[in-house]
Amino acid sequence: MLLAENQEDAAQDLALDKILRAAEVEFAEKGFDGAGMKALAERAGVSQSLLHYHFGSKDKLYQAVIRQRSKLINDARLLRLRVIDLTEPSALDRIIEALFIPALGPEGGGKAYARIFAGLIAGHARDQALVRECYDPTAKEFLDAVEGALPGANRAIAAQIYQFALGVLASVISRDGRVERLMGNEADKLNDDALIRQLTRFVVGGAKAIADTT
Amino acid sequence: MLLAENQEDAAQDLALDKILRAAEVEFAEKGFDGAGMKALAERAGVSQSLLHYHFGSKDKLYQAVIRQRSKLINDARLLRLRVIDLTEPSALDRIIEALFIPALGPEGGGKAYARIFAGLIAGHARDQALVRECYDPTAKEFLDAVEGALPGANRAIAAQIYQFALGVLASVISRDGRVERLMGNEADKLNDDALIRQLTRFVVGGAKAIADTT
DNA sequence: GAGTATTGACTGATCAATCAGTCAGGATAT
DNA sequence: ATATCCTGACTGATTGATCAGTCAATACTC
Repeated sequence: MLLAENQEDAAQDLALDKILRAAEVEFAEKGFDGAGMKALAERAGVSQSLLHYHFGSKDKLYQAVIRQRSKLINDARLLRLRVIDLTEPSALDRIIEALFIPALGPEGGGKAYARIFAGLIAGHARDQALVRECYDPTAKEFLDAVEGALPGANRAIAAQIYQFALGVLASVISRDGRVERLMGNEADKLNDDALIRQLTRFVVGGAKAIADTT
Repeated sequence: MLLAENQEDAAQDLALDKILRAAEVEFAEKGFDGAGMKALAERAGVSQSLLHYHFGSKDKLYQAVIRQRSKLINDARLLRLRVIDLTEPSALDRIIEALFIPALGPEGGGKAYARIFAGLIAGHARDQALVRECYDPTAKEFLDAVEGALPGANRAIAAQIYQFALGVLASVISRDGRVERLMGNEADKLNDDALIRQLTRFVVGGAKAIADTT
């Protein structure tokens, strides 16, 4: 615990981490109810009992996955957010980027956690308290920033923009080729950077449209 | 089945409709895996066997719920979409309204189906084929409309806008007071009409921002 | 430093509960 | 009397969770 706290790449061979990694994938693919402790244990290469030994219950394991990942994402978000000069013209663009990039980058855990995140947006009753705990504090900082960077935005509008932005993010995260399918032949033209640029442009454009005419 | 096809308000006393209504609520609250056939039958006030008698399996029942509701929504959407004059300046606004209003109005089935819809956006493997069947044809008409109404939009951009719009819609649909919580004291100011207006303004603003600079 | 107690990590066997689904037969209307 | 609607009783499989107990390593005692 003293050194080597590199949680991501350097694969900790501790069983506890193997479980967390496997759980993230399993919950992402099947959802909370769809995921099975047996299948999860097999994926992690440990006995099913060990899951309960370390985490107590399925619920607690689920919460542990989300707490860990959301911390990584939020830290990266705040790191980007807090260096933004709110007076410069492109401040809003940088705020939105600070919201999106960590979720889509390596801190976001790739497709795996992305699915879970998209599920959280759907807002089932089970997740409500957890979302409140893990995401609300960071969200409030973003609201402050949006309020400061966007002329004509009060707290209510900032909150709306924030939620809209998360919805757009979720829609992108959980795409399984639907965009490409609907686009037809001109697919594959958007890599991750271009996608983030397009995402940001969309949200910023929408945000300004809301703030202008109210 | 011959007359009285008013599926919504005039409560059909047929068991089949009671099941469909109960299933919509149950699937919305618990998700597909979380919902149980026994609980579902109790909610509908019929025996569990009747579910299998009418629908064969849990999967088929789930599909029936989505097929019925998506048909209502899509019909209402196309009804609005097809009367839009794509040459008038506010065409894009009306297209987006045609996408949103049916999903949030009475045809949309209220909160119940809304949750299911938000879940579909999350895009789990199970739902992929069903989404393709129920929503893709209507989606393509919307893509055509967006492409026609928004100068500078090709098929790829139209598809992006469409998916972003669905994400924004999902984020609004499944909110359980999070916006109000983040807003602070100035809550309750947005009723449904105002929400739709804000939604539309946001998406149209974002769409134009994307189409402009590409 | 040999022997012993204690702890933490881990597993196999097993639990009651719940799951979706089946089936024979009752009810009812035509 | 035939077909449709509907139910209660039931089944095998799977669920999350519990428990007794193994094993290795550390700490403590004399």
